[in-house]
This record gives sequence, structure tokens and C-alpha cells, in this order.
Amino acid sequence: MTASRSAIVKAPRAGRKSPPVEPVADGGALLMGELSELLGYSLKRAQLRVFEDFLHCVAPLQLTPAQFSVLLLLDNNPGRNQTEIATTLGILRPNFVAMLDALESRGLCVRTRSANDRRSHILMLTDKGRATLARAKKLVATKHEARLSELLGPANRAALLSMLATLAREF
Amino acid sequence: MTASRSAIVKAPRAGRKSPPVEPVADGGALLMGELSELLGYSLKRAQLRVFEDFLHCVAPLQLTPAQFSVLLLLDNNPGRNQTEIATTLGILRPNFVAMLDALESRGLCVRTRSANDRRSHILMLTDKGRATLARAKKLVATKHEARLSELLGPANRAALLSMLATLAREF
DNA sequence: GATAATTGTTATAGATCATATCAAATAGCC
DNA sequence: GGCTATTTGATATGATCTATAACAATTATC
Repeated sequence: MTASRSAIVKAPRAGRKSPPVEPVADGGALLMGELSELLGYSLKRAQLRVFEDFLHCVAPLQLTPAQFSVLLLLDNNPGRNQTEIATTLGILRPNFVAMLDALESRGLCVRTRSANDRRSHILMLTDKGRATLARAKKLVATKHEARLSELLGPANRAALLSMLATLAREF
Repeated sequence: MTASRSAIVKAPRAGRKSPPVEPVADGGALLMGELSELLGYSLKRAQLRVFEDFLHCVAPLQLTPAQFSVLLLLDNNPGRNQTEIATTLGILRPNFVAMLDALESRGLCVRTRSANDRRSHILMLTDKGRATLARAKKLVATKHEARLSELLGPANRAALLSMLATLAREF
């Protein structure tokens, strides 16, 4: 515990009959108010849901969204080192070490010392890694993204993707 | 460290001259490939950027997005207890305790034992809490959301919000 | 009145994210 | 060549966020 526990303040409110707000006794849904208009709030809520569905769709392969993104990037950029892969994914190098440990211990990718620069590790997918990625891509396309396209409509989905890219880029 | 460190596998690759992929020697940007087409990935990247901007815009008040959402909900729903506020925000009750501790220790809200149900704590903003929320709302509207509207255009922003709501709801 | 359920809370574990630091290797400069 | 600075992967560590179990006090249910 960091924040010191503060004693509960007993409201020294003057006497009142038929309490005005405290009981509420309503039970109805709470008002979200301006919260629904906050883009950041909606973004986070949507992201959590989408990740949840991704995790569910790809569960048979035991891949998290982050792990999937690593495999995908390794496939598209063979022969890169850890720093390059990590930074383009927005992962800090120290945190990328354990991620790679997990993938490598499952035989999905390999670290190899570069002959040019013996500091760096060349990263490459194994055959098993490529096979797993292929199966994951299929699951994502047919189950996950398919559901998104169905829910939003293909045109809206494309528009959404475009706006998200704008936010991630220009903001 | 949880995952056992696995030894680096020295590729037992047969001899090769003029290495085909390892050196790369490119230096160019990495290919994102199908990653840019993944809605979840774009969602997360956009959400991080938007939160970062929110934090910056509202920095003078020292409010995180989560804290702002709590104040907003308390203002719109005075007299509710911790469980109600926490669950509608998707916060687990145990984790909400420390959040409230922080807000209450800053004098922004107050816990009061309910007279009806002496188990629960009625939550209410203090005057200082209302004032802080008002200032925060103004900063968010004029700096944060204004920038988003300018970047996307008001119509696109509304469409984006609508789609995000759909994802958070129906998914 | 006995049992079950709820509320706020604590403790705790895991995951995510960030910083400082290190040894090995390389680059750059004189 | 040799010295310094930088880079790379790695470790240690801390902060934050998330998730579960359990507990005392209180209320609900039968």
C-alpha cells in the first residue's frame, strides 16, 4: 500500500428528513453522462473487447495479441535483431527479452548471433513458428476479423481502421 | 523471471557464402505487413496515443483518465456506493479502494456510511471535487477533444465514436 | 434465529510498463 | 594501434494495472 489510508469522513451534514439523494432506492442503470462522448474512454473499452475476442478466437494456439504481432513482424522481416523488432512494436528492449524467451522456448523462433555484429541476435521464425503463424492468421481472419467486418460492415471497418491509423500517426 | 532462460541456439546451418538474409544491411523501415490491417492492433496504438494526449492536456490538474472518469460518474450519479461506481466503470471492487483513497485524500470526494445499508459507502464529490472536475472538463473539451475533432473532422469523429460504442457493446 | 449473500477491505499474485545498469562487442577518433 | 563512446542483449528492479481469495461487518432470506 502506497497511499495512506484516510479515515472515513462522516458527513457532518445537518439533520434532514426524507433524504434527498442518499437512498436513491432507484436501482436503475447509472448515467454515463459525458463519459460516452469521451473518445479515449470509448477507445479503451472497445480495445479491451476486441482483445478479449482475439484471445478467444486464437485460444487453441495459445497466442496473445502481442505474441501474434511479434510472429507476424518476424515473418515479414526475417533477419532483424531484437532492438529493431521490439522498437517497431513499441516494446522496450528489456521487456522484449522475456517475450522472446517464451516464444523461443516454444520453438516458434530462434535467436542467432549475427556474424557481422556479434552483439546482436538475428531473429527468425522456425518452421513450427511459420506453421503456427499460418494457423493463427487463418483463425484471426475467419473468426476474429470476420466478426468485426460483419458487425461494422466492410466499408465502416475500413473507415475505422483509417481513422485509428490517423490517430496513431498524427496525434 | 518465470520462463527458464533457454540457451541460444547456434544455427547449425550448412556453410553459405554471401549470406542471403542475415546481414540485411538495409536499415530501412520494417514492414508492418498484415499488422496494419489488424483492428485490435490499431485500436491499441490509437488508444495509447489518445490517453497520452489526455494526460498531457489535463496535467495541470494531475488527473489520469481513470480518475477523470470516476469524478465524472460521481457527478452524474451522486449518492451511489463503491460497488456501483466501480462496476459501471469496469473496475474491480478491490482495485477501486486505492483509487478512492487517492481521490479522497486529495479532498475531491467523500465516503459516507449509508444510513440504509451500513455496509456501503455513499460516494459524493466535494466542492473541490466539483471545481476540479469543471476545470478538467474544460481542458478536455478545449484542448484534448478539440484536437481530435480537428484531426478527424467532426463528422468522422462522431462516426468513430459510434463504431467504438458498437464494438464495446455488441462484441 | 440460523444461514446465505453483499459491501468494503486486505493481501496477494500476475501482467504490463519503465528505468538504471552491466558485459560484450563495435564504432569513431586521435 | 589504442582509447573512448556507443550499441546490443540482458538483468534487476520498481511502478502500475489487473485479477482472485478471503475476512469482518452488515443485511437478506428462509
